[in-house]
Amino acid sequence: MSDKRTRAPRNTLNPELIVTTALGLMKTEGVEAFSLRALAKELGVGPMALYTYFRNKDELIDAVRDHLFSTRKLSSAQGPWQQQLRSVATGLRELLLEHPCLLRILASRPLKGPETAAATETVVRALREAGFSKENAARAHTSLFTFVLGAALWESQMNAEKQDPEGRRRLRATMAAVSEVDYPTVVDLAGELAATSGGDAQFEFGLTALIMGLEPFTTPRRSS
Amino acid sequence: MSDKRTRAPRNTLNPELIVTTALGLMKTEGVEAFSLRALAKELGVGPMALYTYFRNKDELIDAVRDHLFSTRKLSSAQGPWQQQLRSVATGLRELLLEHPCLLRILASRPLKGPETAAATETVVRALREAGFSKENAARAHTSLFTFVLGAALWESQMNAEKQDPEGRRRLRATMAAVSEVDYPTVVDLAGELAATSGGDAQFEFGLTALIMGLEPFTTPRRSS
DNA sequence: CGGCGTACAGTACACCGTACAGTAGCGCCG
DNA sequence: CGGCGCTACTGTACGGTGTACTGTACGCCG
Repeated sequence: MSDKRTRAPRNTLNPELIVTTALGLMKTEGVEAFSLRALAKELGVGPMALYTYFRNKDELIDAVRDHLFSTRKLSSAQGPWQQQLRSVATGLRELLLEHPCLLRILASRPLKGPETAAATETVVRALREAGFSKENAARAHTSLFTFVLGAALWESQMNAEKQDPEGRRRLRATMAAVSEVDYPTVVDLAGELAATSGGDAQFEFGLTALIMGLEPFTTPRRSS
Repeated sequence: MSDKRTRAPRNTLNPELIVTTALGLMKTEGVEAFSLRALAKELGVGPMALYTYFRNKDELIDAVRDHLFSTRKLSSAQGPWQQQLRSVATGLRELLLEHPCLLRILASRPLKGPETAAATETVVRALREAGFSKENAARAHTSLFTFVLGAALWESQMNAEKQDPEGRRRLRATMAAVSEVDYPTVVDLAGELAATSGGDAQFEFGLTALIMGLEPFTTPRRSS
């Protein structure tokens, strides 16, 4: 990294190395601070060298996204359909929280790509076997996915905010700015609202509610 | 917008004008393309003039967010608690879909600020009156909010993708890349999954499920 | 009418993504 | 084994960004 005077050897780079290094950089510096130039420097290479493997920055970021999804198997669920949905949902949430950059990538990009097909298959098959119609199965799947996305996004942001003192100060200031006479219930629940802005219990609560709300769509053909 | 050769008169600028012009620019050019320089040009002013009213770009964007939340009243709900939650949730979704830039702002920023306190008050009070404990009310509120956030985010992205032909091509390519032998159910439901990636019906489905799943918490004393 | 505070302008810097052109090392063929 | 071509890398450059610092002239108040 230090010696930039010598030309880098012929095959120092490959897509996988670039992607993993990019991921490391995103984790340490943050997604928004990530730049091709910083990545190139980290690899001991000129910025333009990256364009041998990726047409542009967006394509590289897509590759990072695909790489992250490929690292974790989200589809090894079994048992009753509720449990399968829970398993996929919690797995996805864990992945998203473990890699906040992935969350930012998904939030600024329209597609999640085919690498999540396995997870979708698990969810949708469980629903179909439980008696959901095609349409309801698709709808339930999308509802579940968007719920996990929103919950993880919010939780991740709150975690990030709580990490530095400046953020905590802002949080407190925001809460203090809420008028007690106009919004007495909010003030009364201030502690609970702050406490439930993240965490496993909060996620479990919403996930359980959502899945329970899906139960009426099963066909009562089960004889138990 | 007009002649840039003459110095702009003394009080051409004010925070409100800046914010609304910025909002217009975001709507026409997109949030990520929005820049202080473009905004200044639109206002017929040098880029640095904006710094008289906002310390930096982030602060301006926060002001845009607050402005958008202030334009719509999300809290005029009445009736049973389920209906009140629906009302607030659909109102929030409409606001987010109407202003995709707001979605992008929320997705890249940790706080939603005190301007949503009215909506929170409505939701939380309805839940409390329905018999939710403090903790469960807070959790239900956060679940509802994150669900709406995720659903609107995903829907907005899908809408954007479906607008240009290039995006539609990518969507089709993604679907075609799913292996039929590995993921038969996904392929079988391809049409439904594509159809339910947005729209009022999809949102209503998930919202209804979530709210139904909250009903067991209404009685203050319930045995787990 | 004169001075002053401040709302604007101008210049400059560091950084970004990336287009385009050049160069040097590796692998292959003679 | 020698030379050559392909291509992985380098260098330079352009137009863009946010914003720090400095200058300037306008409108208000004494």
